[in-house]
Amino acid sequence: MTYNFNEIEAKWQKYWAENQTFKAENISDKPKFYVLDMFPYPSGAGLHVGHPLGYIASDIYARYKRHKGFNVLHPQGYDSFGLPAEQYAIQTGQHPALTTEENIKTYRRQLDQIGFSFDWSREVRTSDPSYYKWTQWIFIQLFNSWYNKDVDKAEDISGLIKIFASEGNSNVNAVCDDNIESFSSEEWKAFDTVKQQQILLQYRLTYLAETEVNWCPALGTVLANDEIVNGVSERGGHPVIRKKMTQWSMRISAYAERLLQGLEKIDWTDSLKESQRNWIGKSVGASVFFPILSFPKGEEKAGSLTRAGYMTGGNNSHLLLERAKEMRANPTQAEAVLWEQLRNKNLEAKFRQQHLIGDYIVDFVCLDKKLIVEVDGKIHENQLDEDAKRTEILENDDYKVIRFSNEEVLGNIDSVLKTIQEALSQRESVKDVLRMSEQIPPSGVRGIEVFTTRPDTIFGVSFMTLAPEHELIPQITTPAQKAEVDAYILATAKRSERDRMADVKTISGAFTGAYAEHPFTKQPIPVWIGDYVLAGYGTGAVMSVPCGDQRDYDFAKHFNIPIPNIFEGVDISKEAYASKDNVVIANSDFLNGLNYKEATKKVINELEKLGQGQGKTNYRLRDAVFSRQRYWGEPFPVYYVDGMPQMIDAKHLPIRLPEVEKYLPTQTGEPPLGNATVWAWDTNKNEVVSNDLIDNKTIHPLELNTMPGWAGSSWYFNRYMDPDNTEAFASKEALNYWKDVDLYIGGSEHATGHLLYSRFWQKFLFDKGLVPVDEYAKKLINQGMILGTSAFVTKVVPGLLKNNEKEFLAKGSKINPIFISSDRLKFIKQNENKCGLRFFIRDENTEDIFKLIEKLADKTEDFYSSKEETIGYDISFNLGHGFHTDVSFINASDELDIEAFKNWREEYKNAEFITEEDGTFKVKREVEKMSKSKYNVVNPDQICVDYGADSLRLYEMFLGPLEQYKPWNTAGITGVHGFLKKLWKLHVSEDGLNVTNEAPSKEALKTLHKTIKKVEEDIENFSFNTSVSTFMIAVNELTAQKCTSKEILEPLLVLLSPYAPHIAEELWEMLGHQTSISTAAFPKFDASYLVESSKVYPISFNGKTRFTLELPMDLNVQQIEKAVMAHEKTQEQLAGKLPKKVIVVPGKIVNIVG
RNA sequence: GCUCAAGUGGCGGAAUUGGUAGACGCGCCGGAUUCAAAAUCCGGUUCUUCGGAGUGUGGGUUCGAUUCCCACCUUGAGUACCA
Repeated sequence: MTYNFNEIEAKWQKYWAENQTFKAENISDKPKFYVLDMFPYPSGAGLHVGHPLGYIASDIYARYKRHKGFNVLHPQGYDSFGLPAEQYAIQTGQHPALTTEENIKTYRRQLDQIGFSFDWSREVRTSDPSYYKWTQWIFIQLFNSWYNKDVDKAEDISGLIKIFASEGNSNVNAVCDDNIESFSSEEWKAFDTVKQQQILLQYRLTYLAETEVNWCPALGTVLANDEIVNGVSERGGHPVIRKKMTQWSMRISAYAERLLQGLEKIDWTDSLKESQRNWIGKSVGASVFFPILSFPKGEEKAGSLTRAGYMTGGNNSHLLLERAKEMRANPTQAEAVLWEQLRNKNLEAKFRQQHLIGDYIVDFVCLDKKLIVEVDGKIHENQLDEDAKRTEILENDDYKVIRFSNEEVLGNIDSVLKTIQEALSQRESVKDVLRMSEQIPPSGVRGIEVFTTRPDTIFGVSFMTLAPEHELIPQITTPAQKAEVDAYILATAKRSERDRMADVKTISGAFTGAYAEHPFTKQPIPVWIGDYVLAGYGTGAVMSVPCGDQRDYDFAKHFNIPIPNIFEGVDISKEAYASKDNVVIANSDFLNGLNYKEATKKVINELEKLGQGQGKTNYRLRDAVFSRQRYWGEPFPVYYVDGMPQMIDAKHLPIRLPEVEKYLPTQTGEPPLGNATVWAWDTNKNEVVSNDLIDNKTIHPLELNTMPGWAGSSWYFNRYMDPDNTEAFASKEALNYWKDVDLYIGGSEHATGHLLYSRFWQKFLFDKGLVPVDEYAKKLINQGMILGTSAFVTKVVPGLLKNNEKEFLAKGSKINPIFISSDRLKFIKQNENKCGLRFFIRDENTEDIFKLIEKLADKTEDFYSSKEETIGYDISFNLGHGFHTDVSFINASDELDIEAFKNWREEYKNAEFITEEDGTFKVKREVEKMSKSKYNVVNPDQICVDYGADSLRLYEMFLGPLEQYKPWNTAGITGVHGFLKKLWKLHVSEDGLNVTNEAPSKEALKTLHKTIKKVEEDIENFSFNTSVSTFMIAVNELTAQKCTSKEILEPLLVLLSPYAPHIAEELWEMLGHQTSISTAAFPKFDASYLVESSKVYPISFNGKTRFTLELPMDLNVQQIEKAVMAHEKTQEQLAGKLPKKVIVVPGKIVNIVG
């Protein structure tokens, strides 16, 4: 009997499905354990070998916990609303529900073939109305809630309405919009309902507010960020502007502090927690107001308190940055090819890809040379005007823009690179890059508002610094200083934020001539402007304390501004003292002698008395926009009366996604749901009716936006506990039994998206008493990525080299492409550098290459022809750069299947190959992210056919630590596959089962218990790679021992079953069991089998081991020393010298110090 | 720039509290089997001038350092001057 893995695996997968082996019970005496994988989006491309990595790890853990006697919940489902399906629908007209269904089928088939122990009876899909009914329901709960800071939790809005009616809003301590007008109870009662609703929206946890969106006037539509490429619409290439639109937002900022604090009690990876902390961005300090002492003429124009427009720049670049990131992740083929060349600095210049310049994202840029390289796809032809304009704007700012078509890049990368090289060489190196985005900070009337984290150092303020963009500057600058200030502003405007940041050494600034008044000393403080202060952060102004902040210190030193020392016993002659520890405040009036904490408290107190400041905690976390102008998402349960949103009663949910003709925005610029003809709410019949019936009395229009991708995934972990419940999102019993996820495994890319929003929703649900815990995942592990091993072929680029002159005429496109085996390159001598490109000498190693070129060139009439004179040209070649080739053409020894490669692409049909002497063609290999554009994707389906799911599972784990990034190399799978065959042979011979009831040998017991101990420790520590090695060692040892004892082999199968469940089940059954191995008890470790009577001591001299010596374990230190010293090898090593010292650690080591 | 993580054979990696560095596997080399190949099995495989040297580099602590400390270099990820 041989190990027929395909048959075995199909058999057990069928068995598990039919017997519902992994169905979790909601009522059980066993302790519960909840293992969850991050929600997958079912993409059309299917799985590659990198995807199942985390699933295999979580599956091993889930199976292990079942062996350990737990009732394990290990569900799986689909985050099935999403952009790709909608994009596909727009292109093909196919309903996204259909394509999603198709994709899920593929996904499920691929998951099933790997043998996961998912409880599929609990599958959920976010796009299923029975699921999104509850997403809508939670949205309604958020709408009907406000955040009461007094009790620090969310409460029902009805309580707030009561307070308004009884005492107005002046005593309400809520998280709400800024600048809310205050009103009395009488005023509240007098407001009409629309006004009341407007006010309530300012308090609700989800609210409608004006937010900026991307508006495309030419298309008459709003575009999502991903529909905008380089500042113009993806389709048609029309300009896009920022426009304010009313959008749903989530008041996540209310939970900023609790989201921060909650991180303390969850066992998530440190890097992930750190990302979330940064994202929340808490800083504690005070806001302080410094009045301006003297305004120049025209002070009546002093700025207002409104914040109009200040988000413009920041928001825009923030959105563009997101877009740029996406574009980096998903390059076109041409972009990928070019980037491959540029990033390796083959041109000796640093390039950045998809980089933000002003309001544009450019494909590639060398900032130092201000050179932009654009690769144009088909879309370029439709937007020549826009691109020309864009180029003009960029070139006005001293950039040089060069463009290539996709065909040029893909067809002749060498000439493209050469052109870039030439352009680079013609450009001066610059440090300044134009800064084009404008950010106007808000500011106080007749004064400067600052936020500081060090209010205790307020007596150390010797100047103020404003960002050059600060709106107050034109108003306060004195005529004498105007020329200098204007010149400075102009100069800094030419530098990008990035450059300002990178170049921290250059100190620059200008004095405005104005003075502010110190709140306590009432002394005038000079107001400067400097580019080290950023307009986009805080108020765009700082109180500069040179003795306590290094940037302020450097600025003061540079401009000879006094640096008063307010720290006792601290030397500030060399640098600022920025630490908050060991601080004793001095020269600070009422703060003298206090430490940081005391002084901070006291000064805030005093500022409040003056009305010139208060304690303030700043968070970077902003409320999250919740509307999407999209079709394929959850519809809002919202209709509009007099422009005010109304919630549909929960008993009428779900509000189903309506059918539409087209998935595009409407001609009037409304979201796709604007195309729906049956999309109005009848408040009498309580159902969705035709738009024709809208009378705005009983029948009203429904919301046209849909919810974003993160809506459904923010609470799905609770739904798995009770997925079929129609009365609630999950029953109280189920929620109280399962409570939270014990182990959550997924990628780190969700650090600040899904993982922050879902914690927010869980805390909200907890406040409302709907879930029993306020953190839903106790432990979270990020699995690393599996990288691809790309294969490259090197091209020979023939051409003509002009005698005595540094000029090379590439002629590669004139003849068939020539490729050279990578090992040949070692023997090719490089010519002296003639013009920056590499050329090669004609010698015995290259003779055949030159001959080949000559042969091919002779057949081509125009190879030698040139507009210039041809006399004096010599045939030559240089080496092109590596081209990706599909990894499926490469064998384990890195040899290319030349025929397959030739048939791959039309242009390679007649390619020539310069091979090794033995006729093989070697490729160069390099580790990169697995991606289609790099032709290094490995599909698990074929692996399952060739080696089986058990081999795949073991190999994925064997590759290395779970959380690490590691390259995939299919060749290595033979190792684990061989192990499984060996395991099989241990149990089954050609004549059948050869397991006996023979009593096990001592060695066999030792092997088994050593394995039990190690495997158990490994699983608990998520060190799955080392377990696989341990299994191999165990099987190697038992094979050597010729072990056939059931007493050994049976427990071994249980140990192995989480990793390789199919083979374990099969052998388990062959051993005579009637039921699945999945709940067999995990073997118990017995240390007594491992007790040794002797130890092989390493005998080391000065720490270097020279030989080993076996000694009984029961010897004491003196006896060991005696035995070692008496040994002939010891005397040999010592060569007659007396040792200075002998270190004996019983059971470990002997070290002789000479 | 800052923050974090990681640097060990040809490759993936192991060494869990400082105690025999390179487990296990791939690849490679040699052998057996075979007409031959695949598959399988056996042996070898850090380098070496055969004295030794050796875990990115240079220091330090220690009887002893891949492991602890300091400085630096490289790579990867995140972040964008957070006052």
